[in-house]
Amino acid sequence: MKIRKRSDCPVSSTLDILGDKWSLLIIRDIMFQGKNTYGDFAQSAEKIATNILADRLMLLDEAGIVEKKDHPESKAKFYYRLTEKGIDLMPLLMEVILWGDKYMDISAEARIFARQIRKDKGTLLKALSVDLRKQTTKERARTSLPATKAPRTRTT
Amino acid sequence: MKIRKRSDCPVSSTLDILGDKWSLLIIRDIMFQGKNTYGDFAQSAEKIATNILADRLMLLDEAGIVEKKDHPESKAKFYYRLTEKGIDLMPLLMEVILWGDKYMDISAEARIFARQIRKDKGTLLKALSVDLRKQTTKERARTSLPATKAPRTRTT
DNA sequence: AAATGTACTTGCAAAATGCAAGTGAAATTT
DNA sequence: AAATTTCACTTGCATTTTGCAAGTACATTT
Repeated sequence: MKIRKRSDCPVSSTLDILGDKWSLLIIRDIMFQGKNTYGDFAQSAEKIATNILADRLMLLDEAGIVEKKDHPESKAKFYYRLTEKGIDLMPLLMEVILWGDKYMDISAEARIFARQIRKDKGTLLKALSVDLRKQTTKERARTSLPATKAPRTRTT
Repeated sequence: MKIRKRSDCPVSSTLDILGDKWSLLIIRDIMFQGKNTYGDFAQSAEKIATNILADRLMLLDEAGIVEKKDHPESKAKFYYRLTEKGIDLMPLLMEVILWGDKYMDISAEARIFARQIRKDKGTLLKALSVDLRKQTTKERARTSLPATKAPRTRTT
């Protein structure tokens, strides 16, 4: 599985990696949905085929956008997280959400999240970025957001 | 050629239309390169296959992102331009360029353009948008930009 | 120890992409 | 005005990617 670079244009080069229907959805899941495992991604509404999911996770890992770690709570799972390179895709994803909010038929939840982005993109960006950089699951009691599912935090 | 909506998520819905390796390159060509015809697009560095080009132009037209008009100077050509919906993709494209600039190996020209975006995104956005809204070729003596090729303007 | 959960892998059909050549109308050259 | 070239596609076919269903292997739960 090799990626060929079509030109030295930044748009083209970025699309060489992210220009498909699935990669950005995995990134969205980690970035905004608090998802971190293969099973989490497989369960998303878009129903990605498992072979494609495995392939994209490998490609995103190779591209240095996600990294695969041992799961902190179970040896049966792996824990996928965004690298700094991955976290840096947040402004791009936010613009995708804003455009989608303006022109596509989307859920009420998503509209609320889009409104938050529109209201104060910088603050939201910073808050979410900080959160994504936290290493452990326990730490990640994340910023409360309408469209974001917080991973359950053990209070016991 | 039908597009199926995978979910009511704005990221997913946007990718249903733009999630491939070519669509955003056509938009880039119109938006930043002053290109407007099938022949222009076919000549870009990435060398899109002509059947894919025809297909994508059709899809982008159907999606209301580009519109196909008679060429103002030749009956042999058609003139493709961005609609407001297409022009609204500029912030997204700019973020793609910024991320590509940070992480990909790109041309010096492109780096200069990225620096302009980083320096004053809002102003650049406004200037380019105004320019893209101009109807005729003659009007479009566009804002001088390093990474942008201005269409030749008849001074005769 | 058997059943279930988790992360994949495999095989194959269907769809998308890529390449080369062809078509027809308009513009240009001779 | 006939021939050539330009332009915007279209067509046929090989290759690649995607999508679906089933299977595998290891870990955890019962």
